[in-house]
Amino acid sequence: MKFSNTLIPTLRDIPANAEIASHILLLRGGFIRQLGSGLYTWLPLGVRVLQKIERIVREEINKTDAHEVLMPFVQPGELWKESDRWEVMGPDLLRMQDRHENDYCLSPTHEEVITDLFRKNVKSYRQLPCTLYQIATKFRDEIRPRFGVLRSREFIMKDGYSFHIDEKSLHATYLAMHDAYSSILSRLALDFRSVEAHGGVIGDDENREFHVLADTGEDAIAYSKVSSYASNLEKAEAVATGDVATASETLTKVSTPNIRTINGLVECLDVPIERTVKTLIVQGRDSPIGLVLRGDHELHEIKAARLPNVLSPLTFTKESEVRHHVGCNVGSIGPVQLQIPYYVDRSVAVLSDFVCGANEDDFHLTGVNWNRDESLQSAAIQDLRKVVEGDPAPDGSGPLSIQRGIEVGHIFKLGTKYSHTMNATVLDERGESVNVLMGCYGLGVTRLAAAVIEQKHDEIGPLWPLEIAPAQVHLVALNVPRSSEVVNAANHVYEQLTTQGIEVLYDDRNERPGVKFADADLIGIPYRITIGERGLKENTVEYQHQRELKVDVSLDQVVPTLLQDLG
RNA sequence: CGGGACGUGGCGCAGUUUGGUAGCGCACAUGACUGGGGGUCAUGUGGUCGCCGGUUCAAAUCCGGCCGUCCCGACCA
Repeated sequence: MKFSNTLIPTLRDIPANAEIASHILLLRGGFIRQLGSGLYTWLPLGVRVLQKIERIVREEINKTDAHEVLMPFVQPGELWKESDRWEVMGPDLLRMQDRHENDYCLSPTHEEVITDLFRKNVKSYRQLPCTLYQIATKFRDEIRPRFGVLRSREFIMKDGYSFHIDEKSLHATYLAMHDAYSSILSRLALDFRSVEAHGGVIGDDENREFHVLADTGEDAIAYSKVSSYASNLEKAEAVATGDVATASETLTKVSTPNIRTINGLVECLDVPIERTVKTLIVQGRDSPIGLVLRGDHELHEIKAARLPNVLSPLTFTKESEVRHHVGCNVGSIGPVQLQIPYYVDRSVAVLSDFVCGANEDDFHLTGVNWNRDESLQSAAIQDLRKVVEGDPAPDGSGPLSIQRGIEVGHIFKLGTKYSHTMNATVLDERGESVNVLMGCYGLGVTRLAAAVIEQKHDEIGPLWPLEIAPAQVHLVALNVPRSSEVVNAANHVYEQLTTQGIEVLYDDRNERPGVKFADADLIGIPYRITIGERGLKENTVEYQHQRELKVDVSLDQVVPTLLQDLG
């Protein structure tokens, strides 16, 4: 590929609309251009990166005996009504009508179409298991597209779907996909974690998200450094370790005038925040419900909203109503003799000699102990809080670390969710009609391209891993066309490389060296060969690998050297 | 959708407060010089200032409406 006849519109300035590394560098390096909100054109270099990611995806997915199909992007609304998702999906689903005023939508995912394909064409358990996938364009009318191609509305995704006669078979494919995804992300040289997560609108059975660790990720991931435990923070279980210490203090009611916050309480009574307890009041089905947490912990609203009798979505009770039910202001509530039902976080349940509100304005209790001062039912002990850095991992492997991650993949066991609503059945070995079990497996291709840059870049440009770089080597000819020696040498190297099947971007433009170097940095191809008059006097060229290697190599040795390094 | 910001040649921006005939840098074209990290000089091309309406002798600037884009939140590959 010659630079002079392709389109690589690099940018000197940082585009005004771009904030994060991947967005800035994809724009500046001439990989993408924005068309509209959440809509991007992939330019020649960008397409090469995508194609290479797709090639890796195909290789690894094909190994699982999955087979590639290609389904329509525009889909009949009828199918979506059948699965009930015409309503459930909400405005994310871009709907439209054709000239006959029939409903259609742009596909955000393909469960309906694949299930329809399956039910019309597969009738016997003997044809199972069966896994089909595609690499195709999706459209989700995101509430807020952002970060360039990391959260765009139109994007390319690998989506796979498997069909099974029993759970054992489904589980085998689910594990195979887990392995395949791990292989793909490893080949992309990414630091990633497979994490526990919520299923969202697709299905809430067993599922696993794949996250590329990066500070710009939209999710927080809690993981163990020594085991494979990892969980999306929105799901991560908070556990409490240790037994309850024996009570050593006596229950005392102390005056705490005007103290309404935990920080104020800590200061006023000079107690460690870990020994303080706060009580939040939320709306319940029959009456308000108290949620008792340690002072330094944060309520996990999703967990709380799922508790029996708690209203979802979680709603805090108004202060005036709190006084009506509890008899004091929100800064003095505590579990001891609380007049409404309450739940206690696991970390609070193991506390002894703690401090909490006295359910009376301007008073708190110190030296509080469960069962001596207030009975604690085991059913009331629940996981209510967000995990924090250093919490014990639920698998007992040690402290948790928390990092942000970019969700690039998600695998689910769907069970019969779609086969039931859409009546996808096969005959089993007894001749009875049964709903098939399904799994689905998504992997964001365009998002991966951005995620790679988020993890692999420095101040001056992307550092593409060799397997997905837009080319393997960037050949820079300096001072063309003035120096015929340089032109001849560069042309010769270009031909040699091309003959060897090496992918090369050949900068044959009549540009100043500085321009060529700057562009090469912005493009980020891992190997670079620079040919200039200065080196040619000694019959050498410059050979470079990313930022860590830069040596002079003799002209006739440079191609063999590169071939050797490429393996 | 709630909160915030922005919209002026291809890109990045100034000008808007205080209305008066649209400017800078880069890019682009031509020429000269230069030639290993976005070089210099000269000449030149390119904008109905997001759109519609209003106020005014006069609107990029003031007023109203609309559209678009970005950032923070709820949602997701």
